[in-house]
Amino acid sequence: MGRDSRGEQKRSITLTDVARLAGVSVATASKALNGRRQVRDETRQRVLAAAETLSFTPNPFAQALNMPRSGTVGMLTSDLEGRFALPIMMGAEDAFGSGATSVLLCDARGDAERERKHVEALLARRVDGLIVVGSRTDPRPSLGQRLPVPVVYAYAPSDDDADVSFVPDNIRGGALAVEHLVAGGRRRIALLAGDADYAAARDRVAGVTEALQAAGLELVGGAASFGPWSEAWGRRVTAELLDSDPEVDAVLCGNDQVARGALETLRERGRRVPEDVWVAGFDDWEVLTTSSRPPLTSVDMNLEELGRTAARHLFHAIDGQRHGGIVTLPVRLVVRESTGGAENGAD
Amino acid sequence: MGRDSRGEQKRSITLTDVARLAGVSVATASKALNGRRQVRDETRQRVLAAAETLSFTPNPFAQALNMPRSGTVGMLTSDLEGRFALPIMMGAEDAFGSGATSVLLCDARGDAERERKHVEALLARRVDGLIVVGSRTDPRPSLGQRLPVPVVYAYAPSDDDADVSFVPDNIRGGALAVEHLVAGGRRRIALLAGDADYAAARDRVAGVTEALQAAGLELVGGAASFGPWSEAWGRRVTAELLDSDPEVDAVLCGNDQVARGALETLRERGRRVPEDVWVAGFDDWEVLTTSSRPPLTSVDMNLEELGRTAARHLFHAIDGQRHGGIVTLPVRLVVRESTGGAENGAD
DNA sequence: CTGAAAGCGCTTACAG
DNA sequence: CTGAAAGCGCTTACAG
Repeated sequence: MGRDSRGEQKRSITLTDVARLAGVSVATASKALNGRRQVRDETRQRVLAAAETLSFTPNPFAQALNMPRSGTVGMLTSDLEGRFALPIMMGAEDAFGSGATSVLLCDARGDAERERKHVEALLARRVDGLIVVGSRTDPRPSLGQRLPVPVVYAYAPSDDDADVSFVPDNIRGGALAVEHLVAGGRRRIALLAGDADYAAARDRVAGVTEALQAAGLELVGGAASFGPWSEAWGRRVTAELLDSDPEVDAVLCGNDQVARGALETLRERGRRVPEDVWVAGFDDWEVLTTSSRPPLTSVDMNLEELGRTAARHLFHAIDGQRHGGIVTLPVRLVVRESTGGAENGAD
Repeated sequence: MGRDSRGEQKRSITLTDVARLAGVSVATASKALNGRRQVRDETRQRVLAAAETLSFTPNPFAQALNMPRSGTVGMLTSDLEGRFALPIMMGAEDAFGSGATSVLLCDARGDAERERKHVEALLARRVDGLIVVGSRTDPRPSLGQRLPVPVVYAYAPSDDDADVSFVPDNIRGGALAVEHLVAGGRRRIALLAGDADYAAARDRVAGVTEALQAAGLELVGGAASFGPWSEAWGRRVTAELLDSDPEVDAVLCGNDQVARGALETLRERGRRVPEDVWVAGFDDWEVLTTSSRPPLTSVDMNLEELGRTAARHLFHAIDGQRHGGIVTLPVRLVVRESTGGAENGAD
């Protein structure tokens, strides 16, 4: 009964074993185990007991051969390195993880050809759906509408309206930050927006602008500054800002790295944060926000929840409901000392 | 844009379809496709062509039902948040990814019970092997020897010698750093080791101590300092160090966050880096090392390669070879300006 | 309620 | 070299 003796594989327990022990046919055993109602209760108990004592685990391949679902979804990421993909993956994994669905992980390394291959491989494995996780909020090429399974896009939206995408609400994030600054009495607000090539940067600027107008204010210098997402740029542009607009009383930065740079320069120039100037960033990257002097207020993108939402949507799409479009998900402001501290309660 | 109405494929292409088109039996088709040698070459070509035109993809479940391998491995991580797990996963995914093996991802969130459940679920899915990725180099509980598939541990080693574990060589890392400092003429070296509760911290101290002895030197202050892995601690303990040992000419830090703190305090105290004092860290976390003033020399743990190695080992273990023990993998020093810059060529 | 039988799509001895 | 047949482990009409 054994296989090749090299592997010394113990034959695993099959439904036949369970049926034999319970004294029923495999058909009945199957029904009992799957909760079909055409089984006498006493019989079902007997089968369940038998399965229990034998530690029976149904062979998923045999099951899949008879059922429409494989119980796996593919997660396609373009950059595992990127820190944005991670929390999203956590959320998605979390939403599936505990259930009967498993996540097949693929990293395309930002290479389109590699991505194509991975999609093919995932489909060959008969995944029930695909979740595509990107590293920036700019639209990415759609996988197309001809795939045999539903697809959702997380963080990086598809460029095709027919697809469903989930992205953080960067516009609202910009507005949230401004409202907080204004509520704290700030009137001369500068915006160090980051890299204009990123939709995230532009969206945040849009939200900031809106909220400022609503408050009857204008940006210091008349417009946002754009530059690399780095501490170095944050330091440099903040120095320029202090020269050109020494009266500035708040510096809002496009991400936490820029904000770290701003904090450093302000400190070196003798400006006290938050007494003289308030500073805030975006992304709420803890390693940066909690250790700065002072700790940094930041807009958190709620990425884990975004991943969870995307996964849940995929679930429903698998069950037949589909609709397209980009869904923006709420973000939240995390207030720390750089804008007066948590007791200053915003939002 | 004409719509192709033939795309209504309910039933997917099976081997039977291929066989029919090629005018052979499914048995022959199977052999041809699988490279069995008992097939006439002309026949094989015909089958391959048929498969090609039909875009045939073998059903993996049917295949798995007949073969000893499922073609999937489980990756069990205790914390997707942790930045160490990520590059390791990338490496592992990379080693498998392109091949016929897929990675099933599970995150146990550091919860033992959850981990147990995930292992069970992965085994139920008939994974061919398990790769357990931890977030610190301290030993973790073994999954035990009773699992039906091979297991390898990455970063966090198993506490059971019978298991195979891959960890970065922190001892050698400590030595590497010291050798570099000494080669640069440093004689009064301080060690801000980080959290003594971590094996990584203690191992690095051990390597540092060894290398110092070899050079006939001693640590400034006679011993390493221990504290939290934070910039704040790095700042504080560096201030103390400058008070107690103003002659210090190198500060080696247990990780990059501590090193960032050290750099800041040195700068504020008017010490020039690297002219007066050299500074180096561990982990080579780019967001921290490349944007500091000056950019920070750091020992890189080569985590992606570690993940790749672990995955490859699992491959071989699946093929039957097994042996236990903890394997330490090489790390490397990345020299930046904080120790004189790359041209100062160390290692 | 229960079970014999067909079948999911593929592979592999085993005869031709 | 090729194919008929058995079988992998399970599910589901379909008869009892």
